[in-house]
Amino acid sequence: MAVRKISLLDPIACCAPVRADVLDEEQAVLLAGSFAALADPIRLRLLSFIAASGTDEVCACDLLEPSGRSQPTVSHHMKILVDAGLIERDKRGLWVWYRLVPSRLDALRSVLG
Amino acid sequence: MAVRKISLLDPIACCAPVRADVLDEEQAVLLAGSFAALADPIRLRLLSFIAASGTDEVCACDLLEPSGRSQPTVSHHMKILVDAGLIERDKRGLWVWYRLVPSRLDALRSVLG
DNA sequence: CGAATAGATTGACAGATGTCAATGTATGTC
DNA sequence: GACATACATTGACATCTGTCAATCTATTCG
Repeated sequence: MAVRKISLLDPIACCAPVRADVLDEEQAVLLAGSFAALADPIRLRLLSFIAASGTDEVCACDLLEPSGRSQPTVSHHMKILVDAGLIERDKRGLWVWYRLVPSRLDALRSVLG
Repeated sequence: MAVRKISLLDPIACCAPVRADVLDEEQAVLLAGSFAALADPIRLRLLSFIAASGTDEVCACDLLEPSGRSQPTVSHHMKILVDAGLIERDKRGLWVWYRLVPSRLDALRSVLG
């Protein structure tokens, strides 16, 4: 019997809806990590800023002012969102561009179903 | 223009989907609080244990063993879930019974849409 | 090359969080 | 009333998290 491969890059695809089955310890840890990425007001606002921008990508340089935090702090939060798989990072030249990963939000959403 | 009333007892109903509009600070704080309740493996497992129990209510006394934590720790986590509105608490006699609040999970889910 | 710029990393610190032993409180039983 | 039981609260502790100033790294442009 093949052991289900669970990648840190794919933390959500592992889990059936929370309401259907009792989560095992490993699933719970992965899911909790994903929700933790959403458990900060700054990160939620960064996320929704990108989502609502109307453009596919947003430059890191445009995230400082609306977030009201220092450059290192924003960088820190963006890293957490990227590590959680909710956002993709693309460096081109001096600039860094961020893009939503809609499938991840969908996946998390379905876990809540 | 009427100011939108946002109750701490109703932390989720406030917010349009994260992807549609930029969250304002207050909405972001409320939402982050709700996700924080889900950002712990023990709490996720407690939640899914109740959801998957097949019964409407689960006695607090039945949560100790599957969670593997001490009684005060479980009590602490359940309080966080209740405060977040995800679970309802009902004390009858010596026992405490917990019930899911499905509409809350649905609401959080829709915020992710 | 050297200077300038965008962003990441480091280090330090305060405050939040998870944990349990000990204790408190409410309810039921004798 | 005295005792037992189920759960909550308190206090203490270690760990995690958000924050920023200072610094580092990578890239571009003269």
